[in-house]
Amino acid sequence: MDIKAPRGTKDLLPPESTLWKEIERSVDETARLFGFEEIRTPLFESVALFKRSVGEATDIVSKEMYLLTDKGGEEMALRPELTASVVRAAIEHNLLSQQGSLSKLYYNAAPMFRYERPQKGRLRQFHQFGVELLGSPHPLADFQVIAFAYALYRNLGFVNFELRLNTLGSKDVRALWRSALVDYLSKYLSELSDESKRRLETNPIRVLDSKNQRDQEIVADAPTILDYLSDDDRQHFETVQTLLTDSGILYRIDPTLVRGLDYYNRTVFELSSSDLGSQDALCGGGRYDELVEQLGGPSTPAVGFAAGVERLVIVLEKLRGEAPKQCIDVYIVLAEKSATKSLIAVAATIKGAGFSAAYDLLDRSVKAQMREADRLGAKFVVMIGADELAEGVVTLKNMSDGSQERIAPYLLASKLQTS
RNA sequence: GCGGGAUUAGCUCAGUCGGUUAGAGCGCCAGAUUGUGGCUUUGGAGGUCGGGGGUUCGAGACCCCUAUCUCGCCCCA
Repeated sequence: MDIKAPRGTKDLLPPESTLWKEIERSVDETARLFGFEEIRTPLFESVALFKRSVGEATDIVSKEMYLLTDKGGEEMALRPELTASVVRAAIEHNLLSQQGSLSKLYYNAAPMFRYERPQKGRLRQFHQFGVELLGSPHPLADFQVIAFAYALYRNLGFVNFELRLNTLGSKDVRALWRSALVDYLSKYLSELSDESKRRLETNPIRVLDSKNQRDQEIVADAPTILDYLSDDDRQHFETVQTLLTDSGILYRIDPTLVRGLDYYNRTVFELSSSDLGSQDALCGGGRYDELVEQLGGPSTPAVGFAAGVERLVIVLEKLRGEAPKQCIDVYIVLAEKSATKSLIAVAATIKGAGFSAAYDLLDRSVKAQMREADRLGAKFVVMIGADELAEGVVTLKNMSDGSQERIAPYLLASKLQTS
Protein backbone atom coordinates (compact mmCIF):
# COMPACT_ATOMS: atom_id res chain seq x y z
CA MET A 1 0.00 0.00 0.00
CA ASP A 2 1.43 3.34 -0.95
CA ILE A 3 -0.88 5.66 0.93
CA LYS A 4 0.18 6.27 4.50
CA ALA A 5 -1.04 8.44 7.34
CA PRO A 6 0.16 12.00 6.67
CA ARG A 7 3.43 13.05 8.20
CA GLY A 8 3.07 14.02 11.83
CA THR A 9 -0.23 12.19 12.29
CA LYS A 10 -0.87 8.95 14.08
CA ASP A 11 -3.50 6.24 14.03
CA LEU A 12 -4.65 5.41 17.50
CA LEU A 13 -4.81 1.64 17.92
CA PRO A 14 -5.40 -0.76 20.78
CA PRO A 15 -4.02 -1.14 23.36
CA GLU A 16 -2.95 2.50 23.31
CA SER A 17 -6.53 3.57 22.67
CA THR A 18 -7.45 2.01 26.02
CA LEU A 19 -4.95 4.27 27.72
CA TRP A 20 -6.41 7.29 25.94
CA LYS A 21 -9.86 6.28 27.14
CA GLU A 22 -8.58 6.09 30.69
CA ILE A 23 -7.03 9.54 30.41
CA GLU A 24 -10.23 10.97 28.99
CA ARG A 25 -12.23 9.43 31.83
CA SER A 26 -9.76 10.83 34.32
CA VAL A 27 -10.08 14.31 32.83
CA ASP A 28 -13.88 14.04 32.88
CA GLU A 29 -13.84 12.93 36.48
CA THR A 30 -11.43 15.64 37.62
CA ALA A 31 -13.58 18.20 35.83
CA ARG A 32 -16.64 16.92 37.65
CA LEU A 33 -14.86 17.20 40.99
CA PHE A 34 -13.81 20.77 40.22
CA GLY A 35 -17.17 21.74 38.78
CA PHE A 36 -16.08 22.33 35.18
CA GLU A 37 -18.36 21.61 32.23
CA GLU A 38 -17.36 20.49 28.76
CA ILE A 39 -17.19 22.68 25.67
CA ARG A 40 -16.55 21.52 22.09
CA THR A 41 -15.81 23.99 19.34
CA PRO A 42 -15.21 23.64 15.59
CA LEU A 43 -11.94 22.23 14.26
CA PHE A 44 -11.53 25.28 12.06
CA GLU A 45 -12.07 28.94 12.69
CA SER A 46 -11.62 32.21 10.92
CA VAL A 47 -7.90 32.94 10.58
CA ALA A 48 -8.49 36.38 12.10
CA LEU A 49 -9.37 34.82 15.44
CA PHE A 50 -5.89 33.40 15.91
CA LYS A 51 -4.14 36.44 14.54
CA ARG A 52 -5.90 38.62 17.08
CA SER A 53 -5.44 36.31 20.07
CA VAL A 54 -2.32 34.20 19.78
CA GLY A 55 -0.47 37.02 18.07
CA GLU A 56 0.46 37.62 14.47
CA ALA A 57 4.20 37.57 15.18
CA THR A 58 4.22 34.22 16.97
CA ASP A 59 5.54 31.16 15.19
CA ILE A 60 2.24 29.43 15.71
CA VAL A 61 0.39 32.00 13.65
CA SER A 62 3.08 33.15 11.25
CA LYS A 63 4.47 29.76 10.21
CA GLU A 64 2.56 26.83 11.63
CA MET A 65 -1.10 27.18 10.80
CA TYR A 66 -2.94 24.94 8.38
CA LEU A 67 -4.69 27.49 6.21
CA LEU A 68 -7.50 26.99 3.79
CA THR A 69 -9.75 29.15 1.77
CA ASP A 70 -13.25 27.75 1.53
CA LYS A 71 -15.42 27.92 -1.56
CA GLY A 72 -16.99 31.11 -0.32
CA GLY A 73 -13.56 32.72 -0.23
CA GLU A 74 -13.32 32.76 3.57
CA GLU A 75 -9.86 32.42 5.08
CA MET A 76 -9.91 29.59 7.58
CA ALA A 77 -7.36 27.87 9.80
CA LEU A 78 -7.39 24.49 11.48
CA ARG A 79 -7.19 25.45 15.12
CA PRO A 80 -3.63 25.50 16.51
CA GLU A 81 -4.88 25.90 20.08
CA LEU A 82 -8.20 26.18 21.85
CA THR A 83 -8.21 29.16 24.19
CA ALA A 84 -9.09 31.56 21.39
CA SER A 85 -11.99 29.36 20.27
CA VAL A 86 -13.37 28.96 23.78
CA VAL A 87 -13.25 32.69 24.35
CA ARG A 88 -14.89 33.32 20.98
CA ALA A 89 -17.66 30.88 21.84
CA ALA A 90 -18.15 32.36 25.30
CA ILE A 91 -18.55 35.82 23.81
CA GLU A 92 -20.76 34.63 20.98
CA HIS A 93 -23.18 32.83 23.29
CA ASN A 94 -23.24 35.55 25.94
CA LEU A 95 -21.78 33.36 28.62
CA LEU A 96 -20.09 36.46 30.03
CA SER A 97 -22.87 39.01 29.73
CA GLN A 98 -23.86 39.09 33.38
CA GLN A 99 -21.86 41.08 35.88
CA GLY A 100 -20.00 38.62 38.04
CA SER A 101 -20.79 35.69 35.78
CA LEU A 102 -18.31 32.85 35.81
CA SER A 103 -17.69 30.18 33.21
CA LYS A 104 -15.79 27.04 34.11
CA LEU A 105 -15.21 25.16 30.92
CA TYR A 106 -13.02 22.23 29.94
CA TYR A 107 -12.25 20.32 26.79
CA ASN A 108 -10.96 16.79 26.40
CA ALA A 109 -8.69 15.11 23.86
CA ALA A 110 -9.45 17.85 21.37
CA PRO A 111 -7.44 17.72 18.12
CA MET A 112 -5.16 20.67 17.28
CA PHE A 113 -3.08 21.27 14.19
CA ARG A 114 0.31 22.85 13.76
CA TYR A 115 2.58 22.45 10.76
CA GLU A 116 5.81 21.69 12.58
CA ARG A 117 8.69 19.31 12.12
CA PRO A 118 7.48 16.14 13.85
CA GLN A 119 9.38 14.85 16.83
CA LYS A 120 8.68 12.65 19.80
CA GLY A 121 5.82 14.32 21.64
CA ARG A 122 5.29 16.76 18.80
CA LEU A 123 2.86 15.92 16.05
CA ARG A 124 1.09 17.93 13.39
CA GLN A 125 -2.25 16.71 14.59
CA PHE A 126 -2.06 16.47 18.35
CA HIS A 127 -4.59 16.41 21.13
CA GLN A 128 -5.09 18.52 24.19
CA PHE A 129 -7.31 18.71 27.18
CA GLY A 130 -7.51 21.82 29.24
CA VAL A 131 -9.64 24.23 31.18
CA GLU A 132 -10.64 27.85 30.82
CA LEU A 133 -11.96 29.69 33.85
CA LEU A 134 -13.56 32.91 32.69
CA GLY A 135 -14.67 35.74 34.92
CA SER A 136 -12.52 35.75 38.04
CA PRO A 137 -9.57 38.07 38.72
CA HIS A 138 -8.99 36.41 42.06
CA PRO A 139 -5.81 34.42 42.83
CA LEU A 140 -8.12 31.60 43.90
CA ALA A 141 -8.99 31.17 40.24
CA ASP A 142 -5.30 30.81 39.30
CA PHE A 143 -4.96 28.38 42.15
CA GLN A 144 -7.93 26.30 41.11
CA VAL A 145 -6.67 25.93 37.56
CA ILE A 146 -3.22 24.85 38.70
CA ALA A 147 -4.71 22.55 41.32
CA PHE A 148 -6.84 20.94 38.61
CA ALA A 149 -3.79 20.09 36.53
CA TYR A 150 -1.87 18.94 39.56
CA ALA A 151 -4.69 16.70 40.81
CA LEU A 152 -5.10 15.12 37.43
CA TYR A 153 -1.46 14.12 37.02
CA ARG A 154 -1.29 12.94 40.60
CA ASN A 155 -4.39 10.78 40.18
CA LEU A 156 -2.87 9.16 37.12
CA GLY A 157 0.05 8.13 39.26
CA PHE A 158 2.63 10.72 38.26
CA VAL A 159 5.53 11.30 40.57
CA ASN A 160 8.27 12.69 38.34
CA PHE A 161 6.98 16.05 37.27
CA GLU A 162 7.86 19.58 38.12
CA LEU A 163 5.60 22.59 38.46
CA ARG A 164 7.26 25.84 37.48
CA LEU A 165 5.64 29.14 38.21
CA ASN A 166 6.24 32.71 37.15
CA THR A 167 4.43 35.96 36.72
CA LEU A 168 4.52 38.21 33.71
CA GLY A 169 3.00 41.13 35.58
CA SER A 170 0.39 43.30 33.97
CA LYS A 171 0.69 44.90 30.59
CA ASP A 172 2.34 48.26 31.38
CA VAL A 173 4.73 46.68 33.86
CA ARG A 174 5.74 44.12 31.29
CA ALA A 175 6.51 46.84 28.76
CA LEU A 176 8.85 48.56 31.23
CA TRP A 177 10.60 45.33 32.09
CA ARG A 178 10.84 44.38 28.47
CA SER A 179 12.67 47.53 27.50
CA ALA A 180 15.01 47.11 30.47
CA LEU A 181 15.66 43.59 29.31
CA VAL A 182 16.44 44.75 25.79
CA ASP A 183 18.84 47.36 27.14
CA TYR A 184 20.60 44.76 29.22
CA LEU A 185 20.82 42.13 26.49
CA SER A 186 22.01 44.67 23.95
CA LYS A 187 25.13 45.18 26.04
CA TYR A 188 25.99 41.53 25.41
CA LEU A 189 24.88 41.48 21.80
CA SER A 190 28.16 40.18 20.45
CA GLU A 191 28.19 37.28 22.91
CA LEU A 192 24.64 36.09 22.35
CA SER A 193 23.88 33.12 20.12
CA ASP A 194 22.62 33.92 16.64
CA GLU A 195 19.24 32.60 17.62
CA SER A 196 19.04 34.93 20.60
CA LYS A 197 20.17 37.89 18.50
CA ARG A 198 17.25 37.20 16.24
CA ARG A 199 14.87 36.88 19.16
CA LEU A 200 16.13 40.10 20.66
CA GLU A 201 14.55 41.74 17.63
CA THR A 202 11.37 39.69 17.38
CA ASN A 203 10.51 38.57 20.89
CA PRO A 204 13.20 39.51 23.45
CA ILE A 205 11.42 37.80 26.32
CA ARG A 206 12.07 34.45 24.70
CA VAL A 207 15.82 34.97 24.98
CA LEU A 208 15.25 34.05 28.62
CA ASP A 209 14.59 30.42 27.88
CA SER A 210 17.41 29.94 25.40
CA LYS A 211 19.12 26.58 25.78
CA ASN A 212 22.49 28.00 24.79
CA GLN A 213 24.86 27.90 27.74
CA ARG A 214 26.47 31.32 27.28
CA ASP A 215 23.01 32.82 26.77
CA GLN A 216 21.94 31.33 30.06
CA GLU A 217 24.90 32.82 31.86
CA ILE A 218 24.05 36.23 30.49
CA VAL A 219 20.39 35.79 31.25
CA ALA A 220 21.13 34.79 34.84
CA ASP A 221 21.89 38.44 35.71
CA ALA A 222 19.27 40.00 33.52
CA PRO A 223 16.63 42.24 35.07
CA THR A 224 13.75 40.07 36.23
CA ILE A 225 10.08 40.85 36.02
CA LEU A 226 9.91 40.37 39.77
CA ASP A 227 11.74 43.68 40.24
CA TYR A 228 9.17 45.54 38.18
CA LEU A 229 5.94 44.20 39.54
CA SER A 230 3.31 46.62 40.79
CA ASP A 231 2.07 46.12 44.33
CA ASP A 232 -1.11 44.54 42.97
CA ASP A 233 0.81 42.14 40.75
CA ARG A 234 3.10 41.20 43.58
CA GLN A 235 0.22 40.67 45.96
CA HIS A 236 -1.57 38.52 43.42
CA PHE A 237 1.47 36.37 42.75
CA GLU A 238 2.23 35.93 46.44
CA THR A 239 -1.33 34.90 47.18
CA VAL A 240 -1.22 32.27 44.46
CA GLN A 241 1.98 30.91 45.99
CA THR A 242 0.50 30.87 49.46
CA LEU A 243 -2.53 28.96 48.24
CA LEU A 244 -0.33 26.39 46.53
CA THR A 245 1.93 26.00 49.52
CA ASP A 246 -1.02 25.65 51.87
CA SER A 247 -2.44 22.82 49.83
CA GLY A 248 0.86 20.99 49.62
CA ILE A 249 1.50 21.61 45.94
CA LEU A 250 5.21 21.81 45.27
CA TYR A 251 6.43 24.40 42.78
CA ARG A 252 9.51 26.27 41.77
CA ILE A 253 9.61 29.93 40.83
CA ASP A 254 11.26 30.19 37.44
CA PRO A 255 11.83 33.77 36.27
CA THR A 256 12.79 32.51 32.83
CA LEU A 257 9.42 30.83 32.27
CA VAL A 258 7.65 32.72 29.53
CA ARG A 259 4.84 31.54 27.37
CA GLY A 260 4.82 31.50 23.63
CA LEU A 261 1.42 33.03 23.15
CA ASP A 262 0.93 36.77 23.33
CA TYR A 263 -2.17 36.89 25.47
CA TYR A 264 -0.78 35.87 28.85
CA ASN A 265 -0.32 38.19 31.80
CA ARG A 266 0.40 37.72 35.50
CA THR A 267 0.52 34.05 36.50
CA VAL A 268 2.05 31.58 34.05
CA PHE A 269 2.93 27.99 34.84
CA GLU A 270 4.18 24.86 33.22
CA LEU A 271 4.29 21.25 34.29
CA SER A 272 7.15 19.28 32.81
CA SER A 273 8.52 15.76 32.95
CA SER A 274 12.09 14.62 32.58
CA ASP A 275 10.78 11.50 30.82
CA LEU A 276 10.00 13.44 27.67
CA GLY A 277 13.28 14.60 26.16
CA SER A 278 13.42 18.03 24.63
CA GLN A 279 9.65 18.43 24.26
CA ASP A 280 9.23 18.19 28.00
CA ALA A 281 6.17 20.32 28.73
CA LEU A 282 3.20 18.26 29.85
CA CYS A 283 0.94 21.23 30.19
CA GLY A 284 1.16 24.97 30.29
CA GLY A 285 -1.12 27.82 31.07
CA GLY A 286 -1.70 31.05 32.83
CA ARG A 287 -3.82 34.12 33.18
CA TYR A 288 -5.10 36.13 30.22
CA ASP A 289 -7.09 39.05 31.57
CA GLU A 290 -7.31 41.08 28.39
CA LEU A 291 -8.05 38.48 25.77
CA VAL A 292 -11.83 38.48 26.09
CA GLU A 293 -12.04 42.20 25.65
CA GLN A 294 -9.49 42.10 22.87
CA LEU A 295 -11.75 39.70 20.98
CA GLY A 296 -14.72 42.01 21.38
CA GLY A 297 -16.27 40.71 24.58
CA PRO A 298 -16.91 42.41 27.90
CA SER A 299 -13.81 43.02 29.99
CA THR A 300 -13.35 39.64 31.64
CA PRO A 301 -10.37 38.26 33.53
CA ALA A 302 -9.54 34.63 32.82
CA VAL A 303 -7.10 31.84 33.47
CA GLY A 304 -6.57 28.40 31.94
CA PHE A 305 -4.21 25.69 30.85
CA ALA A 306 -3.74 23.22 28.01
CA ALA A 307 -2.13 19.78 28.22
CA GLY A 308 -0.83 17.45 25.54
CA VAL A 309 -2.43 14.01 25.50
CA GLU A 310 0.34 12.39 23.42
CA ARG A 311 3.00 13.53 25.86
CA LEU A 312 0.96 12.31 28.78
CA VAL A 313 0.65 8.94 27.06
CA ILE A 314 4.43 8.72 26.54
CA VAL A 315 5.09 9.28 30.21
CA LEU A 316 2.28 7.00 31.36
CA GLU A 317 3.48 4.14 29.17
CA LYS A 318 6.95 4.56 30.58
CA LEU A 319 5.55 4.65 34.09
CA ARG A 320 3.37 1.58 33.74
CA GLY A 321 5.23 -0.63 31.31
CA GLU A 322 3.30 -3.28 29.41
CA ALA A 323 -0.40 -2.53 29.28
CA PRO A 324 -2.49 -5.21 30.99
CA LYS A 325 -4.61 -6.96 28.40
CA GLN A 326 -8.33 -6.64 28.57
CA CYS A 327 -9.74 -9.91 29.83
CA ILE A 328 -13.02 -11.43 28.84
CA ASP A 329 -15.29 -13.04 31.41
CA VAL A 330 -16.58 -16.01 29.46
CA TYR A 331 -15.55 -17.68 26.21
CA ILE A 332 -18.13 -20.02 24.74
CA VAL A 333 -16.72 -23.05 22.96
CA LEU A 334 -18.95 -24.67 20.44
CA ALA A 335 -18.10 -28.38 20.05
CA GLU A 336 -21.21 -29.26 18.09
CA LYS A 337 -21.40 -27.17 14.94
CA SER A 338 -25.17 -27.37 14.63
CA ALA A 339 -25.81 -25.87 18.07
CA THR A 340 -25.50 -22.19 17.15
CA LYS A 341 -28.99 -21.58 18.52
CA SER A 342 -27.86 -22.66 22.00
CA LEU A 343 -24.65 -20.71 21.52
CA ILE A 344 -26.33 -17.38 20.96
CA ALA A 345 -28.88 -18.05 23.71
CA VAL A 346 -26.09 -18.74 26.21
CA ALA A 347 -24.16 -15.69 25.01
CA ALA A 348 -27.25 -13.53 25.52
CA THR A 349 -27.75 -14.91 29.04
CA ILE A 350 -24.17 -14.13 30.00
CA LYS A 351 -24.19 -10.63 28.56
CA GLY A 352 -27.59 -10.01 30.10
CA ALA A 353 -26.05 -10.71 33.50
CA GLY A 354 -23.38 -8.10 32.84
CA PHE A 355 -20.50 -10.38 31.90
CA SER A 356 -18.54 -10.14 28.70
CA ALA A 357 -18.82 -13.08 26.35
CA ALA A 358 -17.07 -14.09 23.14
CA TYR A 359 -17.12 -17.08 20.85
CA ASP A 360 -15.44 -18.35 17.72
CA LEU A 361 -16.33 -16.60 14.48
CA LEU A 362 -14.04 -18.65 12.27
CA ASP A 363 -15.53 -22.12 12.54
CA ARG A 364 -12.40 -23.47 14.17
CA SER A 365 -11.62 -26.66 16.06
CA VAL A 366 -12.35 -27.05 19.77
CA LYS A 367 -8.65 -26.90 20.42
CA ALA A 368 -8.32 -23.63 18.54
CA GLN A 369 -11.31 -22.25 20.41
CA MET A 370 -9.72 -23.15 23.74
CA ARG A 371 -6.49 -21.49 22.70
CA GLU A 372 -8.43 -18.40 21.78
CA ALA A 373 -10.17 -18.47 25.18
CA ASP A 374 -6.81 -18.61 26.87
CA ARG A 375 -5.41 -15.84 24.76
CA LEU A 376 -8.35 -13.62 25.59
CA GLY A 377 -7.73 -14.24 29.27
CA ALA A 378 -11.18 -15.80 29.73
CA LYS A 379 -12.00 -16.54 33.36
CA PHE A 380 -14.51 -19.21 32.32
CA VAL A 381 -15.27 -21.34 29.34
CA VAL A 382 -18.76 -22.57 28.61
CA MET A 383 -18.68 -25.65 26.40
CA ILE A 384 -21.62 -26.70 24.30
CA GLY A 385 -21.38 -30.08 22.56
CA ALA A 386 -23.51 -33.04 21.59
CA ASP A 387 -23.50 -34.50 25.12
CA GLU A 388 -24.58 -31.25 26.69
CA LEU A 389 -27.32 -30.77 24.14
CA ALA A 390 -28.68 -34.23 24.81
CA GLU A 391 -28.80 -33.59 28.53
CA GLY A 392 -29.93 -29.96 28.30
CA VAL A 393 -26.90 -28.64 30.18
CA VAL A 394 -23.65 -26.80 29.47
CA THR A 395 -20.15 -27.46 30.76
CA LEU A 396 -18.69 -24.60 32.79
CA LYS A 397 -14.94 -24.65 33.09
CA ASN A 398 -12.94 -22.48 35.45
CA MET A 399 -9.83 -21.56 33.47
CA SER A 400 -7.65 -20.71 36.43
CA ASP A 401 -7.86 -24.09 38.16
CA GLY A 402 -9.14 -26.25 35.33
CA SER A 403 -12.14 -27.55 37.23
CA GLN A 404 -15.38 -28.07 35.35
CA GLU A 405 -18.97 -29.00 35.99
CA ARG A 406 -22.20 -29.47 34.09
CA ILE A 407 -25.00 -27.10 34.94
CA ALA A 408 -28.33 -26.02 33.52
CA PRO A 409 -28.01 -22.89 31.35
CA TYR A 410 -30.45 -20.89 33.48
CA LEU A 411 -28.06 -21.24 36.44
CA LEU A 412 -25.12 -19.65 34.56
CA ALA A 413 -25.79 -16.07 35.59
CA SER A 414 -25.99 -16.78 39.32
CA LYS A 415 -23.04 -19.11 39.12
CA LEU A 416 -20.89 -16.40 37.51
CA GLN A 417 -22.02 -13.82 40.03
CA THR A 418 -20.98 -15.91 43.00
CA SER A 419 -17.55 -16.77 41.69
C1' G B 1 13.25 25.70 8.23
C1' C B 2 18.65 23.54 9.80
C1' G B 3 21.99 19.30 11.35
C1' G B 4 22.77 13.88 13.00
C1' G B 5 20.89 8.62 13.25
C1' A B 6 17.51 4.92 11.47
C1' U B 7 14.18 2.01 7.95
C1' U B 8 15.13 -6.09 6.64
C1' A B 9 8.71 -11.20 8.37
C1' G B 10 2.80 -9.13 12.23
C1' C B 11 6.62 -7.41 16.48
C1' U B 12 11.91 -6.91 18.29
C1' C B 13 16.22 -7.40 15.62
C1' A B 14 20.87 -10.08 13.17
C1' G B 15 22.83 -10.16 8.24
C1' U B 16 30.94 -10.21 8.15
C1' C B 17 34.91 -7.80 2.61
C1' G B 18 29.39 -6.71 -2.37
C1' G B 19 28.67 -13.38 -3.76
C1' U B 20 24.65 -17.93 -5.18
C1' U B 21 18.06 -20.14 -2.11
C1' A B 22 17.83 -13.32 3.24
C1' G B 23 17.95 -15.51 9.03
C1' A B 24 16.68 -15.71 14.61
C1' G B 25 13.48 -14.97 18.81
C1' C B 26 8.52 -13.83 19.84
C1' G B 27 3.72 -14.05 17.60
C1' C B 28 0.40 -16.71 14.05
C1' C B 29 -1.60 -21.60 11.79
C1' A B 30 -1.62 -26.99 12.16
C1' G B 31 -0.24 -31.99 14.13
C1' A B 32 1.39 -34.93 18.50
C1' U B 33 -3.94 -35.10 21.95
C1' U B 34 -10.72 -38.21 16.74
C1' G B 35 -14.47 -32.73 22.96
C1' U B 36 -10.32 -29.08 26.40
C1' G B 37 -6.09 -23.75 27.03
C1' G B 38 -1.19 -22.62 29.28
C1' C B 39 4.16 -26.19 29.25
C1' U B 40 6.74 -29.30 25.73
C1' U B 41 7.66 -31.05 20.81
C1' U B 42 7.26 -31.47 15.30
C1' G B 43 5.90 -29.11 10.96
C1' G B 44 3.96 -24.80 8.18
C1' A B 45 2.57 -20.00 6.42
C1' G B 46 4.53 -15.24 6.28
C1' G B 47 9.62 -10.70 2.93
C1' U B 48 8.42 -5.86 -3.78
C1' C B 49 15.06 -5.83 2.43
C1' G B 50 10.58 1.99 2.85
C1' G B 51 10.24 3.90 -2.60
C1' G B 52 12.98 5.43 -7.16
C1' G B 53 17.47 5.74 -9.88
C1' G B 54 22.80 4.50 -10.39
C1' U B 55 27.69 1.61 -9.97
C1' U B 56 28.75 -3.74 -10.73
C1' C B 57 29.32 -10.11 -13.85
C1' G B 58 26.55 -9.79 -9.15
C1' A B 59 23.48 -4.92 -4.34
C1' G B 60 19.77 -6.00 1.77
C1' A B 61 24.97 -4.09 1.89
C1' C B 62 28.19 0.96 -2.08
C1' C B 63 26.55 6.08 -4.42
C1' C B 64 22.51 9.75 -5.51
C1' C B 65 17.43 11.30 -4.92
C1' U B 66 12.98 10.72 -2.12
C1' A B 67 9.42 9.31 1.88
C1' U B 68 8.75 8.32 6.91
C1' C B 69 10.40 7.76 11.94
C1' U B 70 13.82 9.40 15.51
C1' C B 71 17.60 12.75 18.30
C1' G B 72 19.13 17.81 18.70
C1' C B 73 18.17 23.12 17.05
C1' C B 74 13.81 26.09 16.47
C1' C B 75 9.00 26.17 18.49
C1' C B 76 5.62 24.41 22.00
C1' A B 77 1.26 20.88 24.73
